[in-house]
Amino acid sequence: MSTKCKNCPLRRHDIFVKMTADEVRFTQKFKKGELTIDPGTPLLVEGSGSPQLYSVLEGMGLRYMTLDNGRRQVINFVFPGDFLGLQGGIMTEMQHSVDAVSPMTLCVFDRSELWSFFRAHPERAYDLTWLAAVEEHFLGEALASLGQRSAAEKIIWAFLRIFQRGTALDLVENNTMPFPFRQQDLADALGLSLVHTNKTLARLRDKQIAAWRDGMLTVHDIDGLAREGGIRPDPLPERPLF
Amino acid sequence: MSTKCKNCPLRRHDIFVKMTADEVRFTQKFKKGELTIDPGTPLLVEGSGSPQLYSVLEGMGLRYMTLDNGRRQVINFVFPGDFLGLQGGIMTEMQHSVDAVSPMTLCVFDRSELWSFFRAHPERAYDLTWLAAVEEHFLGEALASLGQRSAAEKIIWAFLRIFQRGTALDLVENNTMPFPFRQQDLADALGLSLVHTNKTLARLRDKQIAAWRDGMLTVHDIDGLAREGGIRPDPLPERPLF
DNA sequence: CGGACAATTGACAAGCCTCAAGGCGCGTGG
DNA sequence: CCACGCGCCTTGAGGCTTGTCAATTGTCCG
Repeated sequence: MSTKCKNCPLRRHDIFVKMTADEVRFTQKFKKGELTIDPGTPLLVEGSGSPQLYSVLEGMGLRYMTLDNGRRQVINFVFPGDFLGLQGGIMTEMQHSVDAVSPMTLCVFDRSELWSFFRAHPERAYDLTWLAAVEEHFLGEALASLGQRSAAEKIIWAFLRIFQRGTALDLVENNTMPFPFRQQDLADALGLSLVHTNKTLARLRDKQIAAWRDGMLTVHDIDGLAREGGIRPDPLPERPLF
Repeated sequence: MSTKCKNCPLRRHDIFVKMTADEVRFTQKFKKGELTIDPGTPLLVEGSGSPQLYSVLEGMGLRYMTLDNGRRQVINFVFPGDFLGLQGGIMTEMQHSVDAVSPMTLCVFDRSELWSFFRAHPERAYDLTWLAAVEEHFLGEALASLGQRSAAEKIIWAFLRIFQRGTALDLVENNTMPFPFRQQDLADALGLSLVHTNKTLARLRDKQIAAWRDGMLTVHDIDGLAREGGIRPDPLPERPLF
C-alpha cells in the first residue's frame, strides 16, 4: 500500500512550502503509485524517454550525464523531496541519467497527465514552475563553484549545501549525516580528479573542518566550514513538494 | 508604441514553438510594456527584488553572479527569446544580475500578475515550466563543460551553442554573427583566466576553426568545430516564447 | 583464498594561472 | 591638433594547482 500524500513524512519539514488540504488532495490524485529500487539501479536513462515523473520520497541518488569523451559530470546529488524527469524538456527524451545509490522510494506520476494537471490545478502548476526556478538557481550556484573556486573551496561548498539539505531533512544526528556516495562521485560532480579529491578530503579531515568516511559526513561547525571556504552561508530556499 | 505580440518578429523563427492565436492574445494581455536600455546598463541587480519579468525582444546581455571572493561567474549570454527574472525563485529577490551589452529591447511583465496568469491560462503556464526545464537542461550542459572539458573544448562548446542560437535567430550572415562581448566575459563564463582564454582563442583562429574579433564570431564549418571539440552537435531544443 | 572495488599515497607532468609589460583604438581636454 | 588616459587585446615568463600514472592497502564477498 503506497503512502498517502496526506501522510507524507516529508511535508512536515520546514524547507518545504506549506500546502493546503486541497493541494495535497490534488497531488494525491496525480500520483500513480510508488516505486522502490535498490542501490545501483538506474531510474532514468539518458536517451530513453521516460513516460513517468518521479518525486523522491526516500533514499539518495545521482543525476549525471556522460560526455562524448567518456567523462561523466554529476549534475547533482539527489535527495528526498527532489522532483525528477522534467529536466529533459517536457516533451523530449531524457538527456540525463539518474541512478539510485541507496534504496530509494519514489512517488510516480504520469507525464502524459501533466498537461491536464496544469489545467485543473493552476496552484500546483505554479509550484512546479517555482520548483524548476529553485533548481535553476541551484545549478547557477554550482556553475559558479565549478568555474570560480579552488578544489578545497569546491568541496567545502558541496559539503555545505549537502549538510544544509541534510539538516533540513532531519538526517543529521550528532553532527553527522548519511552521504552514501563514492569519492569518484564527488570528484565527477566538482570537475576534479579522484586523486586530487582524495588528497583534499584528507586535508580537510586533518584540519578538523569536515570528515567524510564510511558513507557518513560529519561537520562540527557549519559557520566555520563556510568561513573556511569563503562562502556566505545562504540558507536553502524554500521549495514546493510533490 | 510598443510591439504587438501578434507582430512579434521573433515568433517566425523555427526554434520557437508555434503559438495559437489565443496564446498570442493572452500573452499580449500579460505584457505591460516595453523597455529599451543602453549597453552597460544593469537590468536586474543581485540582491534587489525586481517586480518585473522580462522577455528579450532584441539585443544581447550578460547574466552573472558575483561570489564572496570577488570573482564573477557568467551564467549565460542572454539572447533574444530569453525570459528573465524567474531564476531567483518566484518570490524572493534576485541572486543574479543581468547587464545589457548591446542596446536591448525587452517586453515587460508584472511579476505580481504571474499567479493570476497561471490560473487564467494554463497552456501558457505549461509553456513557462517548459521554458524553465529547457533552461535547466542548458545549465546542466554548461556544468558538464566546466567540469569535464579542457580550455579549448570549453571555448569550442560555447562557440557551438552560441552559433547555433545565432543561426536560429537569423543573426548569421556569411558564416558570421554579432557577438559583442569581451574576452573577459567568455573567460568568466568558462572558468578560465583572461590570459589563457586569449591564447586559446588565438590558437583556434590560427587553426582556422573559429575566429572571434571586433565583436563578430565567424565559424565556417560547424561540424568541423564540433568534431574538434569532441562534441556531438545536438540541435538546440525548441523553446516556448513569451 | 582470490577477485573486485574503493580509498590512499607518492612521483612526476602539464595545463592553466598570475604577474608583468606593451600595443592599439578611441574619446577627451588642453 | 596632439597628448594623454582608458579599456581591451596580446604576448612572454615562471610557478602552482591539479591531473595522470602507478602501486599499495583494506574490505567485502563468493
